[in-house]
Amino acid sequence: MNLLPLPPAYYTQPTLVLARDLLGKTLWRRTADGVVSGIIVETEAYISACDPASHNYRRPTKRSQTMFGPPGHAYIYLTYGMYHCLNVVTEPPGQSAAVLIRAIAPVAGRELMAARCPRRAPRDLGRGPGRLCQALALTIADNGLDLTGDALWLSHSPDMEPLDPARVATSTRIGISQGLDLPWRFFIRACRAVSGPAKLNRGTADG
DNA sequence: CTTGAGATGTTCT
DNA sequence: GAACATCTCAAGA
Repeated sequence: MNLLPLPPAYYTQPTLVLARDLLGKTLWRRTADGVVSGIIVETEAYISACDPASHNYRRPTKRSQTMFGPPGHAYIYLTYGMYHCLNVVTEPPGQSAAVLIRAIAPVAGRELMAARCPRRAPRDLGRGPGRLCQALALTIADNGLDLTGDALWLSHSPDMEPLDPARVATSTRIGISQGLDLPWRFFIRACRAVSGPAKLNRGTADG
């Protein structure tokens, strides 16, 4: 099995290319409690230079400095005062862009994830950016983690059949009030682990 | 399946 | 003060 972290060069791909390519990859998380993993089924791209919904669009903020850093690191922030969101930083240092990981289909360590989310249905453990971070025990304390390290990393998914490009769909993004026209959400069609309203999840068939 | 209200703390106007 | 890359719960179709 090839469970080693994807190399730094992987994260130098353009943000929109990476947002799509991350679908079907496996996300791993190691803490003192053990290792958990899941297959990425839903992402969103945020590119500050041209995207009014992106952090750092108006001006750089302290919260989102990590987005200016090197690609292949985690940008994690607190949202709505209660939940966390995990992003993969993209683009060369000095540029601000990232891919929000919105949902995973849990694979390894499902018991540990369930223990972290007491009243949650097993089906919903990785469904949504806030729930995903809770299942993976990610907080702002983990902001900036190197995704080629051994606490949080990505790998190929050798036990999964190659993702059929026809199963990749796009839509507008969720939970924003600006940049509503940009089709920068990517997800796997007909996947129960994908978040968002069913209506949006029909998506656009563009491979 | 859907809708709507409330929780909660940092960032922005 | 208002907005915010969210979620839970309750109630209705």
